[in-house]
Amino acid sequence: MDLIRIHECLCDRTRLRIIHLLAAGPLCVCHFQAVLREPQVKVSKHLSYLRTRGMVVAKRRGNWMIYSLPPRPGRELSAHLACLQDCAREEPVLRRDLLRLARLAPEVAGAGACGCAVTAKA
Amino acid sequence: MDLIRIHECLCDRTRLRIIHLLAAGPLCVCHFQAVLREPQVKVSKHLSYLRTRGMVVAKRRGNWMIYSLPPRPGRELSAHLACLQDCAREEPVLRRDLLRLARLAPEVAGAGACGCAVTAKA
DNA sequence: TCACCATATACCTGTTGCGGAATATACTTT
DNA sequence: AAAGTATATTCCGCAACAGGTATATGGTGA
Repeated sequence: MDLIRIHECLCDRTRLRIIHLLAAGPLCVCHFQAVLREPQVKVSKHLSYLRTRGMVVAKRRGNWMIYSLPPRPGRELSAHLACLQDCAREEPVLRRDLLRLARLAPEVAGAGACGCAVTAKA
Repeated sequence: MDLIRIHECLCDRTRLRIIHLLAAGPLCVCHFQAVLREPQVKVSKHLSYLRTRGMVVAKRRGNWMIYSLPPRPGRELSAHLACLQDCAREEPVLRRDLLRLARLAPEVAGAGACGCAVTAKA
């Protein structure tokens, strides 16, 4: 049952935040670090966990790895992502993450470009 | 975040099947055993797991323990239960469980009454 | 009271997962 | 080639969990 794999991916706080952020668009590891305020190892390992289970895809762009949700997620995954979006409105941590993400673009623009979507906006 | 607790409860195969069955109505442990075809310890321990996390409630009726979903589940839980219902249509294991549940009532009626909803139907 | 039934808990074992420290890899720039 | 940057992996210890065996608990009926 694929459902179990989905829930395994979402049953950790860091991974839940990662997936939620990805629903807003692709992101590179350094921006996950900045928004989540978690060390690089932790972020990278959870991304690896998600990747091996097909919950995210990654592509390299220079030094950076850009992570995204699967381009064509299956029915079950889509349903759960929608459910997450629905519930996220009332989760302070997730809302705060989105705020931090929005405030990230200007900072990053000053600091020098990494390859991902946030930088592209600036 | 309560979301995590929900996903923790759903990330195990046996627990997922239990929750799915409960969406069809209250059930006692012996019927879980019959439908899931899993040993009593296993069923009982997963029910205990779910109970301590508020995913199910239990009441005693004679020798039997009747488990149900919470009478007034929170918004997040409701959303995820609905999502599960949606996905369950395409999960053979879950569909099979429902079939077994439906076929259970007659058997049980012959075997002698336990206190739960299945028996009541017979 | 005693036997009996349904269910729960304690104990043990193997596995998985999380987090951190250190190190390795991949790519870029000089 | 060498140094630097971003990311991944390895190794470790620890806690949680899943499954099983054996036993305990709570309730019923003789």
